[in-house]
Amino acid sequence: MQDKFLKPYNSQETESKIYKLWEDSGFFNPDNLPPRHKEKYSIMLPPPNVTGILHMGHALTLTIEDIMIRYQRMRGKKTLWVPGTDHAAIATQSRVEKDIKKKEDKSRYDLGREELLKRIGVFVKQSHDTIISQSKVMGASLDWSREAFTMDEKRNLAVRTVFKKMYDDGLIYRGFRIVNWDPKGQTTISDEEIVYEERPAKFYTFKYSKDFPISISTTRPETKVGDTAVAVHPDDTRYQKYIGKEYDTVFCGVKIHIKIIADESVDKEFGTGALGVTPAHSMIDWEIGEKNKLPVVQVIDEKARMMVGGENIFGKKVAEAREIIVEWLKSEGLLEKEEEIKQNVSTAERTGGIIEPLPKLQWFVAVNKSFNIERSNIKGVQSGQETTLKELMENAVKNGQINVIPDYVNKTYFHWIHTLRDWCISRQIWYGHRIPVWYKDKEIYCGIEAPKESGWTQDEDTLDTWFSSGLWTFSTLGWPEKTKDLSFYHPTDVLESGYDLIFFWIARMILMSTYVLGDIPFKHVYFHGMVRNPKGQKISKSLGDNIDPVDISKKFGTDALRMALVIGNTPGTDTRWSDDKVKAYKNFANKIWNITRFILESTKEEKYIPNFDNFSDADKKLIDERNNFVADITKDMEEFRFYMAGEKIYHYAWHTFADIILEDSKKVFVTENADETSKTSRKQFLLSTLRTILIILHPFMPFITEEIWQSINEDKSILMIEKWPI
RNA sequence: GGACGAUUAGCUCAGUUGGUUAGAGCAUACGAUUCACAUUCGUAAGGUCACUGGUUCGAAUCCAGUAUCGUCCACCA
Repeated sequence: MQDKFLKPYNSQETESKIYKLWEDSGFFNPDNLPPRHKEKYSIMLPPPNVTGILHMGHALTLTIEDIMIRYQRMRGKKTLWVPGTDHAAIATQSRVEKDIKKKEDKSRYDLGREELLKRIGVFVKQSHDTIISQSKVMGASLDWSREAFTMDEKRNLAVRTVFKKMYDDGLIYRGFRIVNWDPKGQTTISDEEIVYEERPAKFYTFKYSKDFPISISTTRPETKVGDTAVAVHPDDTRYQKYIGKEYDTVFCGVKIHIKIIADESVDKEFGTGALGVTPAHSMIDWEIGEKNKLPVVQVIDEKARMMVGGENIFGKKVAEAREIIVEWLKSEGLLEKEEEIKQNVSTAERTGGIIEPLPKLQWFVAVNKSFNIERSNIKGVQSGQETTLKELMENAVKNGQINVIPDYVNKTYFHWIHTLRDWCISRQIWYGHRIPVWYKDKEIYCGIEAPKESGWTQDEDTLDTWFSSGLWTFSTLGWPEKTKDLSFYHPTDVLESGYDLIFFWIARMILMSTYVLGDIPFKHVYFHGMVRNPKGQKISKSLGDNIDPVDISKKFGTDALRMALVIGNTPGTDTRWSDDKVKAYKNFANKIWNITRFILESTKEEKYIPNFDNFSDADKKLIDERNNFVADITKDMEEFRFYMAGEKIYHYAWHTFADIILEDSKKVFVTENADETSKTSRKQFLLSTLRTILIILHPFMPFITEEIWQSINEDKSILMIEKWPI
């Protein structure tokens, strides 16, 4: 027996050494696996944003996926797990901009496009390296030889190719429409990037002028200088006589022309039952305006300042203009009511800026537009059939081709698809994939490469970061090239992530894969719960309760950390972080260590005999129990119940094997009248059961199990690719 | 406003889809132990499975309703 077993298990000394052993073996790369690994099994790691360091959520993803991969590898699958990072356009750029603002008091416009991108490049490199080393600490058996980045050359080619294809199919269009404008980040954002904050607000009721017949209500009087209509419900008897009439009036010094229109969407009961329509600055008003062909008058600019009116309001920020206009309403005697209400304010997820809806010329993906799909493996959609992106997204899940765990989440998914609007994909930031469109006079050219002749200027905008993330399952495998990897490993087997990414990412991957390849991107979606702080709150930078997985690993060992993350974490349900839990699993690691020590001490010269069959009746019974136990664990693993398998292994190893069987063995070994046959039988049973425990525990606690395996086996076998029992 | 989820031991959570006496970890109490264990082992205490009704031979589990908490979506202007 080696001396190290005389001391408690030391994770720090072990882990980096073992990780190196695995890396050197080459078995992270499926190409190097022995011939018994035939059937493919693939997972694409959700690429972490290159905005900083990994947190517990990433640690959890790495753990669960590593468990899946290690299990399948031991079962004989040819396992591919691809790592990568996401350029996270807005998140990364705003992060770097903030740093520069703080340190040098300069804006991106002071630096210019080229210089800013250079600075971002440096930041991204650092962030990337940190992320990689953290992932290795977690024990992740990722194939580093296939690492990808959402903005490297291959992925950029994939992005341009898809853009062109969608453009040619008429699914990407450029349109003048109302968009979510973030005045702080100076860019548009998608509907999904909005977060709502509840704030108190005032709800004002007033008339535009003394001679105007109808009162209206709003929380934003400053936008009313851009009104072009008042809408009432067609059945509203109070206002029917005005429908169709037009009025010229002056509102706070600004001439406005108002048409009274009838629209079903107006709620008779709300406010005065009459709605001042501002097509340029409200999503709903824009839609009413489109239906009724109303003129669009923009009164607020990109910096959220007033762009009309006299000195009193011109150039003022919207909040200031609001107060000034309310004062004006009061002084004119036009204000009829002022109520305190709660309002949901839309803010930009990344910058916190208050969203200003603005009409702008932008690029969109049309989700409801029909096109002919060339080739389809999607159930319910035939090759050559006319379909829409929405239909593809719906069918892939509806017909069970993609299995969602937990299954109730697909209700949320369908609901989201149902309300989905065209996706605004152009961003006015500099870090990201440049839109592959060029302009020359009134001509437009969309291509994978720039046009050869001179005189063309490329579109200034970049793409929503999720456009490239949406291609992740196949862009990582080399698409648009027809690679062997692509045909062998796609569709992938599992997509595992937090449920917060369902719309941003999961849905977009389904959209892209079904559209581009006519195939699903993955067979199963596994949503883990979010890791929360001990009080059950979301862990956030603002609370300052970030926990670095690397610190925990140093203190308790990665194996303990992994167990603490997985056990008790059921799909879709959040879990609370607690150091006590990790401590308990650190003790468990030590227990496994001591079990080994005891067995080595009590078997001594007895060597493990692989196909030993001269077991005593008592041991035969224990073997039956053990086999049942392993079968049970295997079933749990197959059915994605890792949280349960982990706990059962813990329980079997500690409270059945150690507490009962090892205690009982002491009697067997000590009793003088016990015959040699039953002693040998018991020794062989202990040696083989230790091996079994190491194997099935390996996906969960890879380091300590491999370390022990290396110590008890004289052949140079590696536990990571050992055969799973059964 | 809509959808979804949760409610089980002091705390954090399981309960594999209807089947004996409802489980684990941590915490608690008592005892043992230097004989593998920077301890560990044993024993105990602790539950009206949110509430009300229903289906069933049988319900923590299925159905209907109520309450509380949480998440997501919509955004009433």
